[in-house]
Amino acid sequence: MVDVARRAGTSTQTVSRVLSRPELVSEATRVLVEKAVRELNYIPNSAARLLASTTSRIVAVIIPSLSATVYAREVDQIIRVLEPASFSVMIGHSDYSERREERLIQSFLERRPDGFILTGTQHTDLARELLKNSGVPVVETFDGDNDAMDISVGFSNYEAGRKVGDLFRSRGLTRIAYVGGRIEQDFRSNARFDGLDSRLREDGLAPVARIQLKLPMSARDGVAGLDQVLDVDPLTQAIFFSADALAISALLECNRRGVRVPEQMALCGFGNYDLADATMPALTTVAVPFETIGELAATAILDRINDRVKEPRRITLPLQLLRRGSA
Amino acid sequence: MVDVARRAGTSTQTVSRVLSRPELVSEATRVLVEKAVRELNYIPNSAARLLASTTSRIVAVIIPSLSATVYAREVDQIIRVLEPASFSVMIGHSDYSERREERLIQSFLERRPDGFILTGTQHTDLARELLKNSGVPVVETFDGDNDAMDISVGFSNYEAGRKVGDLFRSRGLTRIAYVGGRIEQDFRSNARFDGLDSRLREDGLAPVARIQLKLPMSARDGVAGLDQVLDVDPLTQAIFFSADALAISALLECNRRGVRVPEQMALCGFGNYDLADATMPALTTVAVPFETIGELAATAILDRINDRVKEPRRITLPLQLLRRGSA
DNA sequence: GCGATTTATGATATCGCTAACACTGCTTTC
DNA sequence: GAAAGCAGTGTTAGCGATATCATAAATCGC
Repeated sequence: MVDVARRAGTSTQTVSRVLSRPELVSEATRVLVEKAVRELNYIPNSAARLLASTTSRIVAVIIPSLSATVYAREVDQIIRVLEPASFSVMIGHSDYSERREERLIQSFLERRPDGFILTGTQHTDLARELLKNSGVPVVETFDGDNDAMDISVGFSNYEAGRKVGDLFRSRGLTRIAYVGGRIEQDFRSNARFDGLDSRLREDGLAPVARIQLKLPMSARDGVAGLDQVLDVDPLTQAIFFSADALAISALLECNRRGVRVPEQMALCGFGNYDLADATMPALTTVAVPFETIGELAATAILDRINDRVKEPRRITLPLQLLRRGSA
Repeated sequence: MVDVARRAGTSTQTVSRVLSRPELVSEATRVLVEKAVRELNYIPNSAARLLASTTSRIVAVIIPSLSATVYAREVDQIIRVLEPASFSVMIGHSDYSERREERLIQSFLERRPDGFILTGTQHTDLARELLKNSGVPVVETFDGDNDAMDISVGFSNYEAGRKVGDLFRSRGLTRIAYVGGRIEQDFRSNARFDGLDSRLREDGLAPVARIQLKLPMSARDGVAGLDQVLDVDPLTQAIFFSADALAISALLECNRRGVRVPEQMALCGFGNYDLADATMPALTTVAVPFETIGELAATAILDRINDRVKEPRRITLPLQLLRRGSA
C-alpha cells in the first residue's frame, strides 16, 4: 500500500479510502490511485484490514455434510447471496455431531467471522456460550420446530410428518412405517417421525416400524430400509422415507420385484429431488425449499450485519406435499 | 494474549509458543498457560497471526457450482482432508465462466490463501498471472488431458469418450449421439465428445447428433436431450450422456414410452451416481473417482505447503467403464 | 468579504500476533 | 574446572492495514 501511495503521490490513508470508501475521495486522486493499483498489481491484505477494522467479511457455515444434496444446494444459494456483497464463505462439516460442531465453531471463531449459519437448533452448551460471548450474528436453519438463539430460517419437520400421515390416512391405510436416520443423530428426521406418529395416534394407530439408518445415507440404503420394514411387518402398506434418494431406490426396487406402487405399497419421500418426478409412478414427496432457506439465511445475516434488523426473527417456510403417483 | 500471559505469569511469546509449538515449552508453564487460556476463554486472532507469520491456513477452492453432485462430493473430501490439518476451506462458484473464476481468484488472493484448488485447466491469462505472481501452490482438477500450471489431479475425459465409443462399437451400433453441456462452457464435456468422435471416426463413422444443453443442467434436461436427439435422427441407436442424472431420467422416460433399453436405445451415463444401479436396466456408466480427486488434490496442496514435494506433478486417475444393462 | 462549514487529505497510533535475537541457568565435555 | 552447548524464557520490532484526529483548501451564507 505504501508503494501504491508513493506511485500515486498520495498517502496510504488516501489509498485505503479509494479502496473501501471511494466516495470520500476526489475524482482526480481516485483515478490516480486506481491507476497505481492496476500498474502495481496491488492486492490488499485482508488480514491487516481485519486487524485494523475488526470486520472480516467472512461468514462461517456449518452443515452436516456437503454430500447430502439438500445442504449442498443450500450452501450454493448462500454463496450466491454473500459473494456479491463481498463476503467469503467458510464451510465446515458437523457430520451430524454436536461435538464436532462445537469444535468447528471454536476454530472458526479464530477467523472472527461476521456471521454464522448453522444447521438445526441443537448445540452443545459450550457452543452456545462461545457464540453468545463472541457477539457474532447467528442464523439457524432447517428447524422451525424449536426455539432458535436469534434468527431462524426453516420449516416444520413435525408438520411434514403430519402432512404425510394425513395423506396415508386419507387413503385408509393403517400399516404405516417410517425410515430415517439414527435417532441420536438426525434430530430433524426425528421431528418428522413425531409428526407422523402423532397423526396416526389421532386415529388410534401407531407406526408399524421405525427403521434407523446410519448416517450418512446412500441411495442403496433405501432398499435396505424397505427390506427391514418388511422384516418387521410384511403386511406394511405405506412407507415414509426421510429422503427422496431412499424412496426412489425403494420405488425402483418395488418395480423390479413386481410390487405394485401404490396399490400394494405406497411410498412417500422427502425433499423433492431432481429425479423424484422421473420415476414411474412419479414419487409423492414433500417439497422442501432448501434453496430458499439458503437465500433467506444469507440475507438475514447481511441484514443483521448491516443493522437493518435488530430483533430476533423466526422465518418458517411453508411445505408442499406433492401428491404424485406413488402414494 | 496479554491477559493470558499476565494470568499465567509469563510473556506473550510463551503463550504464543504454547499455542503453536508447545514442544518448545516446559510442561509446567504449558499447563499454566493452558489453564489461563481456558479460564479466560481466550480465542486467538488468526488475522494477527497471519499478519505476523504470513501463513493463513486457508485453502481456496473454486468449482463451477456446488449444485452439481460431482463437485459437492469433491469439496466434501477436500474439507475432510484439510480440516484435520487445521486449514479452513473457502469456496467460490465459477458458474463455468473463466471471467468469474478470474474475479474470484483476485478476491480470494486478498485473504492470502496457502493454496488454490481449481477446476479444469482453462483460465484467463490474468488469472494465471495473478496466481504465478502470488506464488501460491495451485492444484488443477478434473482435467487430465491438458497441461497444468503446476500440479494436476484428474482423469482423461478424452479417454472416457473413447471407452464409451468402444463399447457402442463392440455392439455394432452405428447411429450414436452425444448429449452434453454448451461447447463454450463445458470444456471437459467437449473432451468426452472428442474422444467419442475420434473413436467413431476410426470406423468411418461420425456422431449422428451432438446436443448442447445450457448449464447448469437438471435431471429433467435428460428427457429434453433425448427428444432433441430423436428430432435430429429418429433412428438413433445409442446416446452417451455427459452426466448420470441426464441418462437416468432419459432411461426412465424410455421405460415410460415403451422404448426398450438397450435393444432399441442403448444409454450410457457418466459419473456413476448413487442411483445409477437402481434403475431397470441398471445404467451403464463411467465411474469417475471424484471423491478420490478431492482427497488427492487436498493432499497434494498439503505436500506442497509443507515442502514435501517440490516438482510439478500430474496425477491421472484411471476410469472404469461399468457395463451394466443399459448398454 | 469574513467567519463558519464542508470537503479532501495527511500524520500518527494502534490492531494482536510472531520472528529473531538475547539472555539465564544448567548440563556436558574433555 | 573452563568452554561449549542447550533448554527455556523474555525483549523488541515489525506484519499491512484503518480509526482518529488534525490540517489545508474550497465553498457557503449573509
